[in-house]
Amino acid sequence: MSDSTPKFKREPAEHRREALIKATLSLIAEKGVQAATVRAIAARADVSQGMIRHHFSSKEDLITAAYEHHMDRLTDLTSAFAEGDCSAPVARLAAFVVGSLTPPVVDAGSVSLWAGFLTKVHDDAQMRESHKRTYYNFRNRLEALIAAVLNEAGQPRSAQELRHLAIACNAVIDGLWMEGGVLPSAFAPDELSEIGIRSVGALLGIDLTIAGQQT
Amino acid sequence: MSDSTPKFKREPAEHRREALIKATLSLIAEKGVQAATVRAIAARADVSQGMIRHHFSSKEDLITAAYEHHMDRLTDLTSAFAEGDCSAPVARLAAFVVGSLTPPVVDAGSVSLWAGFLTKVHDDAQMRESHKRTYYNFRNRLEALIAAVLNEAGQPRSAQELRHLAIACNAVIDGLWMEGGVLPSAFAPDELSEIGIRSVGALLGIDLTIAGQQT
DNA sequence: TTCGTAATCATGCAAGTGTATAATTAGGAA
DNA sequence: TTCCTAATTATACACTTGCATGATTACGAA
Repeated sequence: MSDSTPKFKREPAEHRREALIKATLSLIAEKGVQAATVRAIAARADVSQGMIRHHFSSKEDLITAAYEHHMDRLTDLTSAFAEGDCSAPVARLAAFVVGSLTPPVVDAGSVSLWAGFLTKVHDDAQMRESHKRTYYNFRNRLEALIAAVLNEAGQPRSAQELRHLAIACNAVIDGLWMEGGVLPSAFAPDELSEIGIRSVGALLGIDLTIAGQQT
Repeated sequence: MSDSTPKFKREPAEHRREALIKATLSLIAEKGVQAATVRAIAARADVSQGMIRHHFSSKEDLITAAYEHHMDRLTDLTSAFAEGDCSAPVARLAAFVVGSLTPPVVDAGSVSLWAGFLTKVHDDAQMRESHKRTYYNFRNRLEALIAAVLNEAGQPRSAQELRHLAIACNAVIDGLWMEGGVLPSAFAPDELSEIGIRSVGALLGIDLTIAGQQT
């Protein structure tokens, strides 16, 4: 009995982990968290159920890993947006805001994915830690951009004022991002990023509209 | 066999519905959405499981009703906060903002309940309609307050500008509310409402801090 | 008082859940 | 080639889930 077709293929652990995470994310984005069962994930990744427990210590562990992957991808997307632009602080901040408020960052699947994870943040300690990490990561990048803009404008602020500004700007961006993802029909195209640019500018007392429009 | 102690009491349908909704909300607030099982809800409401299917067409129906109850309560709370105060537009807007960013509106359970529902907005039409309703309800109240403040200050705006300001202010408040509920430890007491007052003021170009501090 | 009926309860069921376990098997090392 | 090991699969188990069913029982109407 010469085996013509191998019944399965051995893959590097990293490939398998990645495939399982991708399957989890697409499943949650499409049908919500409750649809991300062990069997459904395994089926979508085209492997057996056992692989989940083999590559992750539990299903919760996989979900957490998927969350981190998703959030890191979001911050990477917006950061790349800001740094690909020119080096003027104002332009970089504007690009950061616009990047956060346009597709593919603003996306129905992304938001529902994020919301699904948010429910677990409440009672899962590991998840809460992960959320805290990504939140501070995003906010700190924003705070650095804000500090650069204000310094260049000759309006340096105290550490506490910077902190407050970063929290506020982060809040506007988050709020706009969320509603844009949940109720896309409620806003005209580019309306969100326009409001975002104008709002962050108003919060800082600096006009960002010129820098924002050139994109 | 004269029955000395009745084994149960007949209640008006409205009482039972309310009790089940309250039980559902408290359960979700404490232990998250996944803990709101038929059995757990019934136990907390001190009735048998059957009551849920008897008073609601399904468990999902109960959850939806609980969501609407919760969101209506939140908007009622903030509105009452604003209207209980004096009639000066600036003070009313400030009170509205502060009310949205302090307990009991800012609350871990509130946010996780809201997030749990957000996931359903994606594919459930009835839920999307419900979300749209509460979102516009809140934003329109905010827009009316903003218009009053700007008119009084002698700075009336166009309808589109008012719309944009309302969207932006709503976004800051939402963003702050959300993070305050999810990561309470990340903010000092009253820090959120302070940032909120200052931010909304900056967005409108009007100082609200005096009106906000008197509360 | 009697009685009907709708509210309430106790129990059971089928489907689905995450996890544990042992049998397979691919693929490199000897 | 042969063999060992770890990746992979297949299967089963204990438990939970929402829902259905039929038996009770409170309580107003007659």
